[in-house]
Amino acid sequence: MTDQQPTRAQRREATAARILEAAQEEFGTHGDGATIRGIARRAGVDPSLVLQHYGSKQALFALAVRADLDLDHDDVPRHLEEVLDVRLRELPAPTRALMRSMLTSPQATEVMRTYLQERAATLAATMDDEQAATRAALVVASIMGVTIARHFLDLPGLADADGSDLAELVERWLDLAPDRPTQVP
Amino acid sequence: MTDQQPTRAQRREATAARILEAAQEEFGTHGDGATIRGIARRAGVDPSLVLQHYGSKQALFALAVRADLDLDHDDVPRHLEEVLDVRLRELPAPTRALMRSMLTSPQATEVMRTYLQERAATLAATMDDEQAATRAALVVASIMGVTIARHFLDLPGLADADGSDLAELVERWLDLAPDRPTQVP
DNA sequence: CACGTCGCTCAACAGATGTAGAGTGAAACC
DNA sequence: GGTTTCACTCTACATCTGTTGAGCGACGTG
Repeated sequence: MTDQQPTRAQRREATAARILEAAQEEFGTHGDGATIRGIARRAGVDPSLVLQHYGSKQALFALAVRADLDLDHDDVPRHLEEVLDVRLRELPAPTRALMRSMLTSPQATEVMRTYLQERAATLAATMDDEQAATRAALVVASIMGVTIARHFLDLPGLADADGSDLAELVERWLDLAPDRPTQVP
Repeated sequence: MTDQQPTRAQRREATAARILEAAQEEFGTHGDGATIRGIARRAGVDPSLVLQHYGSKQALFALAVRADLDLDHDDVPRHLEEVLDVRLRELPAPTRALMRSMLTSPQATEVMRTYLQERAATLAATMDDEQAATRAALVVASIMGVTIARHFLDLPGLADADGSDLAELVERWLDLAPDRPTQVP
């Protein structure tokens, strides 16, 4: 409705977006082992066009992987909601791309570490424990583990669990740790 | 001392073992993207010999990845000890190979799921909760998450934490869940 | 309507990869 | 000691990869 006849630049931008989406999907499925040709095929485009738009596979990968982490969230419950994906049963493509590659691509590893680090830091700020940093890291690492088990391993008991039930359980469970008094001499 | 002069078959078996170790190391570093040539180089051997011994990359990968999971362990604390690696700072090579590849290789995914499933089942058997299955899955998934964060992401707060401190903290933390009364209407 | 711009495809290359088969030299055996 | 076995290496091949540069044809402009 804004433009009945899309201009040339608009078309170009549109295919660029289509390529990026295809890349996120492919990286989310095959990790960093995804191929330019596979991405091009999915986008319905010639492989060389992919590079004309994004320069190199590396650059495209970096873009696909950093895409949706810049949003800032502050509280754990919201993080839980996102990552445990209460309503949807599938993670957003960029997140899938990042997590799928985080063990095989140093680039993705770095992005993931930074992300978790930030999350842990904001979480630790809400604790006054001496071991706050470690405990916060424990929490975010656990959430990551549950996400992996649920969305990538299809672990029975998580994959088939109802999203809201799961979120409630996890939240209740994670809430416990901070309040528990140390029971060690 | 058993044999001062190793026989031909013994030598062959020895190089086979050396190749397998090299494979675990390579798969543990590069995931399923590791190459036959890389494995051969690490073993100090011709690439084609690798295939003469193990048939195909697939077969070798399967072997490298299944290697040390057949050991049966029964209790969570021992599992924790293993996986959080109290004394050592590095996971055993086969475990590294499995975890590194579990997000990019369907084969490794399957092995990991089965493994976690078994662990969760034996853990769930010790609970009498209605949500036992889900809670047990939650626990094993969390342990996996912590292991990944510690050994693959080098997440600060976990990677630099002392092993025994960490194990104690995790154990105490995980112990809480089962005993906690439901605080939801 | 003619022309130039440019989004896109075609064709090609150099390198790496898994894998197969021939060849080689030393160990095992008679 | 001569011959055979066999653990191992060499060479080769087909395929797939990322990446490049030339070319084409439709769109926008005069």
